[in-house]
Amino acid sequence: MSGALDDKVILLRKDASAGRRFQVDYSSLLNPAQLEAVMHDEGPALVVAGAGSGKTRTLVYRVARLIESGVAPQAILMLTFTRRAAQEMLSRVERLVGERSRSVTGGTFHSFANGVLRRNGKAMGLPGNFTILDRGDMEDLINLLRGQMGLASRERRFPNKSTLAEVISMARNKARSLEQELEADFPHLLDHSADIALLAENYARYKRARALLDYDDLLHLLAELLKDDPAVRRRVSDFFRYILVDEYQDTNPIQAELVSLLAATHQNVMAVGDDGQSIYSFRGADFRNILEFPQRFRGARIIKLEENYRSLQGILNLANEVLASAAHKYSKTLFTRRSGEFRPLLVRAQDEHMQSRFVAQRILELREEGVELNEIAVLFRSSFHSFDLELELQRRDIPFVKRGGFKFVETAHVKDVMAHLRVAANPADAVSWLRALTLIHGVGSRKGQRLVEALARADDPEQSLRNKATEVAGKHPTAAQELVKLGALMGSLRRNLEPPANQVGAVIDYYLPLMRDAYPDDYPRRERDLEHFQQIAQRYRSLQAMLADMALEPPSDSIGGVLAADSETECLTLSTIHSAKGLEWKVVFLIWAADGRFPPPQSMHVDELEEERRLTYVAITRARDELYIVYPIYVFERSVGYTMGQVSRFLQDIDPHTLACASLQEEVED
DNA sequence: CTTGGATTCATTTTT
DNA sequence: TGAATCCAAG
Repeated sequence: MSGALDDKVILLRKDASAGRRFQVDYSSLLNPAQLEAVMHDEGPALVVAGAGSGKTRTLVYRVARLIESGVAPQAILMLTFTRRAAQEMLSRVERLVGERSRSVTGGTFHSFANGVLRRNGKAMGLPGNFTILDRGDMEDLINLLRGQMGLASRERRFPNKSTLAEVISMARNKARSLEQELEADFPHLLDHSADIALLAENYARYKRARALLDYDDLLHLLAELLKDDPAVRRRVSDFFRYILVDEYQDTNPIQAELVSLLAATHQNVMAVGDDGQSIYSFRGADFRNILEFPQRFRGARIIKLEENYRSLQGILNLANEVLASAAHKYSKTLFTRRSGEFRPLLVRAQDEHMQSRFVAQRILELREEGVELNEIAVLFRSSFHSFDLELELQRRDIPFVKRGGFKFVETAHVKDVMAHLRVAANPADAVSWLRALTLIHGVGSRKGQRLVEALARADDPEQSLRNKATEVAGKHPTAAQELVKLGALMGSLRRNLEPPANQVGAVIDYYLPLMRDAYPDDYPRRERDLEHFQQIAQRYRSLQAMLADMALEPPSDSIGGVLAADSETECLTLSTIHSAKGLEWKVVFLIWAADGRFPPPQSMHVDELEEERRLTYVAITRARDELYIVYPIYVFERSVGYTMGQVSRFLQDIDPHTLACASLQEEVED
């Protein structure tokens, strides 16, 4: 300001103009490793990013940088774990470079596959109105076929639908034959292998005939399309010149193959991941994908992000120690420059209820200290672990949302409504027809199945239903009436002029009386869910898009809690560790850190234990400032009664300098 | 054939 | 505790 008379020399930097090439000053906003990733141009790259190391930030800046460098936004494809993650990234990119970024394509592998197949599936005989089967639908269909094939009533018990779905799906996700899959993971079912193979064949044929795709089909058919049709492959690959894959450690072999196919013409793949956070092997994910990335993509550049911007060192020390004994290859040690002291606290409670009371009490204290509820989360291994806590929170009027676990689209009444909508969108969808029909009193599985056969062939479902109604009118007048009503509903839905919310409304009007009949005890609660469903429907302009989303990206709120998920009310978060992936909070509680709950009894084998260890690591690294780990000593087991519980094996021998211990005591009145 | 009651069963994580 | 399966009555 002053000193105008000083004869001061101002240095002109050599690179001034080069530095101004970008609006965003990347070099001052990023650390060297992040900058390297952001400035990486062509060719494959693997970013190994520890928890909280600014992974998302790096991806966001790289997308911004590409756009600023003149890459067309629509040439960028971001494959992330959830569509929410993709959207969050895009909105952050938008803040940097403006709305150009909106035409970036992003989503899960499944939703991306859905889009490509809807547009390009015709060539391989796949109609554009195919229906996506979620796991429940898959099981229903398998069960139907299992019954038809006479496998259900055998002397030797044939595996149930969920086991069968598991075997069939796993084999496909891991790109193995059924036989190999059975040998590897289900040796006790090998006796049934011929029948299972037959069932799997029937299942595949049935789906093909009715334009039904399960989750695995989405990926497989896309891979098939890209492999078998060089023209499509070239077109798609040329179109998406830059591919970014988030959470690469959680991809399965098919997804890794898809990435290769998509990058066929240019090899411009940046994969980001953390082998220490691979927690989805039960879904076929294989963390060897990330270890083998350099072999799959020759000449891949490897960049490691080790500096942590999230957690206090005390929390990182515990995370490092938990992971230290894991067998993983890209070893890294998290460190931070954040100042502040905190030592994670291990709290021993007498029983589950004391655990809940401690958590609730500490949360209230935190609120007194000025910590918002939004900044606090309670994590647990399995969804049901929070039941007791939920009651305690309700009692104390602490609002919360629960993520993970049983979702509201999985409830019977929502599925019922969806079945009607799906039939309207794809009349060949026999699974949904059957569901809708058997809701009618007087129509069971037999009549239903016969009707379904007729309906799948008929051009005019309304007419067929009316015919059937006159047929049964003598014996079942009420059933006949219902069939006519259902026909009328279908007629109006298929004329398809209404926005989805109205169509949902029409189905609900038809369905409510049936539901009241079926659930006399708790139909009011279910009615509220359906209202919520109708609200969700208002976000969509096409029924097709809504139905695809319900299978691929269902609304994340679980049932039971407050349904106002998007409302502004401040809320505590309860979440499974899996659903907490990629998120962070100021204060984190981990409950049920007891051996036998975490890790659960069915995950006591070596490989699974490794994954449970990584899961512990993920849980710990969600916390920024404070971390409380709680476990009860007396655990009630249905079969044995109360037993003595021990702290989770992953936390057993931790140095007390890293993890402080405390136990709870009742206040004594004097 | 359908339905509803009785009995048995096994209880993780999710696109 | 709730869901899946079995069984017998209508």
